[in-house]
Amino acid sequence: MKKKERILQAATYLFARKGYSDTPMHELSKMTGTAEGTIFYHFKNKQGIFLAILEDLKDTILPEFEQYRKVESENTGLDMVMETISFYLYMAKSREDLFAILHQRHPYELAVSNAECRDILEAIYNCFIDIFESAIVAGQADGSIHSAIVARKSALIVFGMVDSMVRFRMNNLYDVEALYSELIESCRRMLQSEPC
Amino acid sequence: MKKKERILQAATYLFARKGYSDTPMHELSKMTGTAEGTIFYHFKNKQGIFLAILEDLKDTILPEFEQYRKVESENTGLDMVMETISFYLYMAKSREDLFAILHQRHPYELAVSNAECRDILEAIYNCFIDIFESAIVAGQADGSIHSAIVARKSALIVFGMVDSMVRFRMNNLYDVEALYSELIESCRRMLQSEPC
DNA sequence: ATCTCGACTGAGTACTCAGTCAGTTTCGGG
DNA sequence: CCCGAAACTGACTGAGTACTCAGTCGAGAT
Repeated sequence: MKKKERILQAATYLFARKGYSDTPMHELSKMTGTAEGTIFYHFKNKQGIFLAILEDLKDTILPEFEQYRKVESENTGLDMVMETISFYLYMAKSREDLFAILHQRHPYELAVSNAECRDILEAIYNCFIDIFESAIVAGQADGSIHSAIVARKSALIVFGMVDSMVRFRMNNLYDVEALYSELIESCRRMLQSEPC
Repeated sequence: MKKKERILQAATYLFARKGYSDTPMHELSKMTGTAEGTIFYHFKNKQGIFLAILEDLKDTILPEFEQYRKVESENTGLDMVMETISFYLYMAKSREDLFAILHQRHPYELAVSNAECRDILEAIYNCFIDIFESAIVAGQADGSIHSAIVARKSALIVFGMVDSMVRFRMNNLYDVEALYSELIESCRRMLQSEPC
């Protein structure tokens, strides 16, 4: 089962950098040192490789997020949101390829016709949003976060805010590191309960 | 000059929906009712069409944003930011195809090697960010926006926040309309000056 | 020693693609 | 009406594409 893993790893690398359609199979075989036939011995077709990557993505990233979630923080809900932002940005950097794939059109297009793909994407996004949401709910309970906001919706907005930083970095648009502290402070002002 | 325009329009439609690599020329010719040769009579190659779309995008969207900017608002800077968010979301909806192209990997990849592409993207993003920035600066001057924030950085964050809503809609992830009022309020809390 | 079987190979297949080109049509000015 | 140029055509090319398949290989079971 060595070559199968190598193929999956190389495919993740290439799909992330060049996109699905712009990655020919022969490049995949060249990179892994396997014959093209071997790839089709392990996977039904090119799309099968992509689905395997998504499954792998779900099976490696989600447990890490769940693990993170279990580490009970003694901080306020507000601070938990900030920590989650840091953790998300950290993960997006260390698992660069996987997040790059999530920022391409291909998975979402595939999701329209492929239920498995749709389910995986849903699981991934739910995991992301749920963590932010539960931190916000905790914050509303402990008084650190404004009570008037709708937790789920604000979770989506915070997630979008952070994820757009990932997009900025991916497309070489802006220096995200330089924005980090402003991002954290913006988010804090956005969520914190009225100071008066 | 009728067919050239038709080709450009169809290419914008197809590139936005299927992506650059997944749009074959014969589909472009079928859609416009022109021979494939005609396309290459008007454009040097496929990439030439893409660059023409980007130029067109710059020449149609930026003037609309500049026009919007000139309409002097009598509101506070903070309200101007909110209006700009609405305007951006409105534009992203009415010019769906053009914004879809900006949310694909292709232009950014091309920008690495093609200076013209790089310049166009820079002009577009600068325009977006500048509008937010000047509204924030105005808000800091009139006291409606917190004085401690860095206008440019916050402009980037607000832009990222709004643009991520566009991404949500494009990828069928979440219902952006339902998030609108929460987005506006979040942004207001994020920017407004201390109530005390 | 022989058989079995899963992993692997790479030349081959049928097809698609961007781009070309020799030729035809359209059109405006003389 | 004619002429030249511009616009347009679609059959064609050759490079590439995903995928196939007949067959090799080596390790373990009989």
